[in-house]
Amino acid sequence: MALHLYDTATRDVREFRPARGATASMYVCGATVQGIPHIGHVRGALNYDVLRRWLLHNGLDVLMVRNVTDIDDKILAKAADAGRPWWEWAATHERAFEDAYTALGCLPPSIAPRATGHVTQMIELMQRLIDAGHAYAAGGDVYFSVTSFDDYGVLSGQRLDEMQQGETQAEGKRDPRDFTLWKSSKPGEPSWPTPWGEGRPGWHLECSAMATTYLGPEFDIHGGGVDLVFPHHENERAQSRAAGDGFARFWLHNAWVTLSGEKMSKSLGNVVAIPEMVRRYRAVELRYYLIQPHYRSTIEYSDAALSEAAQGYRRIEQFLRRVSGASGEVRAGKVAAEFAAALDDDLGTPQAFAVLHNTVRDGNAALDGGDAAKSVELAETVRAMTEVLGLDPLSERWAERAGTESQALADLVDGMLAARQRARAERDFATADIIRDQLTNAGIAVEDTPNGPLWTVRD
RNA sequence: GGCGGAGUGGCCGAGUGGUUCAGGCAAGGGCCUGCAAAGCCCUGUACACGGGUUCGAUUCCCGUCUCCGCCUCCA
Repeated sequence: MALHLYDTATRDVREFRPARGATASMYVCGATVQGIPHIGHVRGALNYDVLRRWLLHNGLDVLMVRNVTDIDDKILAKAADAGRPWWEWAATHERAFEDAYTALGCLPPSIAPRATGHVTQMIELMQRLIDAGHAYAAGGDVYFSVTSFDDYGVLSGQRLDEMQQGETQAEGKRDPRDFTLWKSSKPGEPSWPTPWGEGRPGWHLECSAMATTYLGPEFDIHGGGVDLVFPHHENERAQSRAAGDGFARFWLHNAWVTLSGEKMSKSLGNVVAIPEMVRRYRAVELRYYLIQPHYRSTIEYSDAALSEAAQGYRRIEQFLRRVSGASGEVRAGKVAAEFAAALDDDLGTPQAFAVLHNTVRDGNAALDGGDAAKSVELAETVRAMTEVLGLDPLSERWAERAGTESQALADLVDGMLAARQRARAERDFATADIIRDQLTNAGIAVEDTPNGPLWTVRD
């Protein structure tokens, strides 16, 4: 089965075929860099990272654009409150997002364009829309005329006549539901020159301009959080298609991370910030937790659920360690067919994880049964699958080989374990247990295996 | 008011018109172990509520209740 994806615009699951042969193009709505990233922000990025890895795994070249909205009302307001330049405020938080994505193992995008760097392209797009009669300038602002575009509302399933009041009323608007492409600047605000006056970008315009700049007038996938369906994506789609571009062929939307049943947002104060999470948990375990549920299902965040997920991850990690401890290096093999089928079915990560765990169980059983060859084969499959999910415990990214970081620690522990083995051989279990307790107290877990003791650093 | 999502076993979280089960975590029993740990095996008999369709529904239809999101900035 080939990859099938759910498209918000058509509300069905369709086969995905890249428009341009072996290259898939993705545009993902990144952050408005006004604050510190929380796990909700990162969840979406992780979902699209898994999709990207799956496309790569299937031999496609993937062009991925993840934008940075570095100018908007909130950035200006917050920077002003903090008494800092708006551009510094934006740059600071852009780095915080970048760090969060990296910490959780997201592959870097092909490019992360900033809105402020693409004003030229925005002006061009506005001009095309005005020329085509879909937009108009009024008092330095530029608006998109929603009634001029028949398809308006198709993406979000809204009917124009049922829509409640649109953006804030402005005098120049011909219809209250028209949305702003460009807003004139007030004195003291940052601004850029345009044929219609000094001003700054409206929110929606940048994505259309940047997506088509880098990916062309038509591209494969446009992703973002469900809250962006309306108005953001509806408006993007309207302005681009009205301008004559094909724009996104598939619209993907990831669900929320909620806390106590509510959407996570700064105004509610129920935010779980990434920098703190990464201090408290292993990033790979947080990643595991966030990508296991289906991307269109809401995750109700809880510490308990995260801890459970961490246990699940450690089971996989442990298996790979057991096999490499017994048989040496484990390479990445081929993913299981059922795993591929699961991901091909609209990125069915829950089923994919089930396959992963079943493979781990079989591999453990093979190991227990003395079938080393089979255990290695299954471990190689496990590695391949975890690699697609960005969770490979043996990858350079996530491997926690204390020995490579500290030869001194490794020598010390190995020495103690050798002493313990001698004590055990002499059936001096009291001494053996004292040594093990010492290690345990130092945060080092010891496991005896037929091939000798294995140790790992906990926490 | 309009549009959309969700209610599954102790917990997380999939899925399907029908005897065989998602998967994980936790629990109990067993095997293994000097003891542990890890691992393996076994156990739990779930699908919000009320109707209907059906030989048979958790899965389809209708209704009810509850929760959540979007319609204003938002991942």
